Amino acid sequence: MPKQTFFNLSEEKRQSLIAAAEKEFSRVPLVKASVSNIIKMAGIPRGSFYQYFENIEDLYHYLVDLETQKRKKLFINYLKKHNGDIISAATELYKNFLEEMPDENELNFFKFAMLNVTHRVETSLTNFLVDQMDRKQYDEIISLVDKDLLNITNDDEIFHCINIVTSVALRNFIEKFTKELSDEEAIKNFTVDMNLLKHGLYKSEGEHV
Amino acid sequence: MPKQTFFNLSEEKRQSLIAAAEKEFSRVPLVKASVSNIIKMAGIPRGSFYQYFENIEDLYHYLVDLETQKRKKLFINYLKKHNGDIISAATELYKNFLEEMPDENELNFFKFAMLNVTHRVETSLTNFLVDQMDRKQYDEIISLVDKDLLNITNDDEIFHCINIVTSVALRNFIEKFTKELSDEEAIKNFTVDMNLLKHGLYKSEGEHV
DNA sequence: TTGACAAATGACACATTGTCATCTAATATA
DNA sequence: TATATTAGATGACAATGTGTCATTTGTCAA
Repeated sequence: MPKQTFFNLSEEKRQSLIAAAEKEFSRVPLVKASVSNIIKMAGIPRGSFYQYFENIEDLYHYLVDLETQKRKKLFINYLKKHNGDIISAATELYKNFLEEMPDENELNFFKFAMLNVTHRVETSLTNFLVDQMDRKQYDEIISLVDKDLLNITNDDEIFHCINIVTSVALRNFIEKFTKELSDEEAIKNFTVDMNLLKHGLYKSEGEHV
Repeated sequence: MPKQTFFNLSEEKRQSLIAAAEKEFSRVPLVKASVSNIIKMAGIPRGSFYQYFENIEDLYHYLVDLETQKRKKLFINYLKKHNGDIISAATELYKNFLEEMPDENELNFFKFAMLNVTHRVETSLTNFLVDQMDRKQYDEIISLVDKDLLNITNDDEIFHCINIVTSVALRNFIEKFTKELSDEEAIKNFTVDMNLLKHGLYKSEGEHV
């Protein structure tokens, strides 16, 4: 997390720093991003940067978290809309993710986050729902999920389901970027995966040949 | 890939370089690893390093690939042993992975690979089966998989199944390290996930309440 | 013996990071 | 008003690292 001094900054200065950082992280993946570039763009002295953040990763993860928050809210909305059907909600979120990307910069930001998934980003993205910090939202989701739909024997397995869906979704998303799939292809692949998850990779006893 | 010069080296020199590199990559994650340390340990001049490798990532991915090859062979063996049952094979591989780690160094090497999954490592690990480069093994796997077991409508979906299993497996593995789970807990979680994948996250029509 | 070429070598230019001593400004206190 | 206190701003700097390149070394064929 950024230090308090960052939040004490004027809205204007803070936004200009964020803008500079987003630009840098859209230019290159985190590993190649440099503090020097960001402060040059933002026009602040080097010392100040370290007054606000531990280091460049601190800033990066702050930005990723901001984005993650947005998606989390969206997902909760979709879960309501689809009456607790997590796969329907995940599918709509995925489509929204793909279609709602107008800004070249923002796209690159996500692209690099995907291509260079460090652990903290990864958990932030795949655990974006199962996050102990946030008990309220956690409980909200539990209450929203339609358990009758799921093939589970206890509440604990709800989280297994959510984790499976999110890790497969993340994988699809990464693949879209690395294989440069069109949105149509990406959604087609995603749908196949989701159906396999829904009905099982294995035939049930009855239909077994 | 390392340059030809690396492969022209004497077995002894090559092994000492690999040993030094493994030590460095077990000490810290790739981002923090330094060429300077490796050459100091291996006792080779700086210029030589760049004679052998493009850069430090080149070396790192070479080592990861070496490890991946080992697992790929193991998986194929397990697939045979379990008569084409991919989930049984994946489960045994996972257990083997967890149990067969005697060396502290090797463990850390994997740990960092997991915690700091850059795209190339990630695809190398999750796509370790579906890898266009290697048509022979690719075909071998197709012929090994018991399609009657799977809930698929065409051959293409075999790869969807494999990808789903591997990405959920990878996720489990990462979680074991980040949450410092015991092997028992890890395997328990893994088994729950695999059962959900097998029989489906959703109840089938028949059993729906 | 010599020429040619692959490989080895390490000094070097350049870039980047995080720190720290010092300065500035704003606010509290007497 | 004068002074003290404290948060924050600043940029020079030491430390470290990277990749390159001109030069040297070694090997092998003619």
